[in-house]
Amino acid sequence: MYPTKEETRLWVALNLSQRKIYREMDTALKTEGLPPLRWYDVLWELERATCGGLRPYEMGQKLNFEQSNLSRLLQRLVCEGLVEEFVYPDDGRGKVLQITARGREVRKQMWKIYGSLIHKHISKVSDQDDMATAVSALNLLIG
Amino acid sequence: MYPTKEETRLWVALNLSQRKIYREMDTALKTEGLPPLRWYDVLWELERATCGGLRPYEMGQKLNFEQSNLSRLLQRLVCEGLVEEFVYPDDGRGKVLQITARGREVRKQMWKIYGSLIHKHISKVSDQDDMATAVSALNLLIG
DNA sequence: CAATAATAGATGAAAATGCATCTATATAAG
DNA sequence: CTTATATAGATGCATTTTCATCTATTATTG
Repeated sequence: MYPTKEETRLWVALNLSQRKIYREMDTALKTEGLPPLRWYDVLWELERATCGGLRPYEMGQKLNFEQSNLSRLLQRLVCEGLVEEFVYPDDGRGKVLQITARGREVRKQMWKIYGSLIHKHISKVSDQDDMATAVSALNLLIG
Repeated sequence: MYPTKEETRLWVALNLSQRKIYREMDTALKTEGLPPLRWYDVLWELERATCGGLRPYEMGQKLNFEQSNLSRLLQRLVCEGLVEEFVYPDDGRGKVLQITARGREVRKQMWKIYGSLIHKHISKVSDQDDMATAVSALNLLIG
């Protein structure tokens, strides 16, 4: 029923480290006049998506987005010309998203900051075995 | 400059796992008519704090809170009678926070849900050595 | 086929968050 | 001592997030 001390320690560390790093990243992006970090995930998913693009609900599942939140975020992305929406012929309720050339460009700009901050923080875990262990431990939690 | 693949994998897993679990916890608390998870951290810090209580800015540092955000969160906690504010004699700018009896009670209620969800998720990392490794890896990131 | 339930997505209203700025007190420097 | 600077905390305003609900379409079931 209740967690062990060590389980709690892992959760607390997970929570604090994520929040701390995320906040710093988000602030850095804003300082550089770039969009918030949340946008990156969307752009990156779309850039990776195979030809056909992605449906909003798929994106939501992948990224753990609140539906209404994602809906409005997409409006902003479309508004900025970073993403385009297309009708999805096979399902009249839905639509398909694709990243634009400008979207790719912005994502690349963001990566300069984002990527370097990932390295700055995560490289503190210098032992490669520990890194691999941590990765697989955390991946168990996502499942 | 840029992160290695493995560094990126760790950050992505950290991010996704935290978000997913946190959201589920927060939703569960609301469903039970309890306050949001963010309140828990504040109450717990105050409950652990030695006799004198805690200053808001100390809390902010510990929990990585935006100052204005914490300020308003404290207003809500005081308003609900979970936290009390006292003048801090040694510094006319500041104040000291203390948890109330009701605050302790609410924290305990929240722990029933929160604790069981920590266990539910984190126990997926069943290997104790991996757990310990993950904890110390993540703690490197907080420092 | 008709009726019911489920799903994709949008939206109004309320709450939370972040940013910039403001006040008041404390500390440092001339 | 006086002025400049830093810190604790509050607050107005804009943006973001959530919650509940709504519409439209698809899937299911009798």
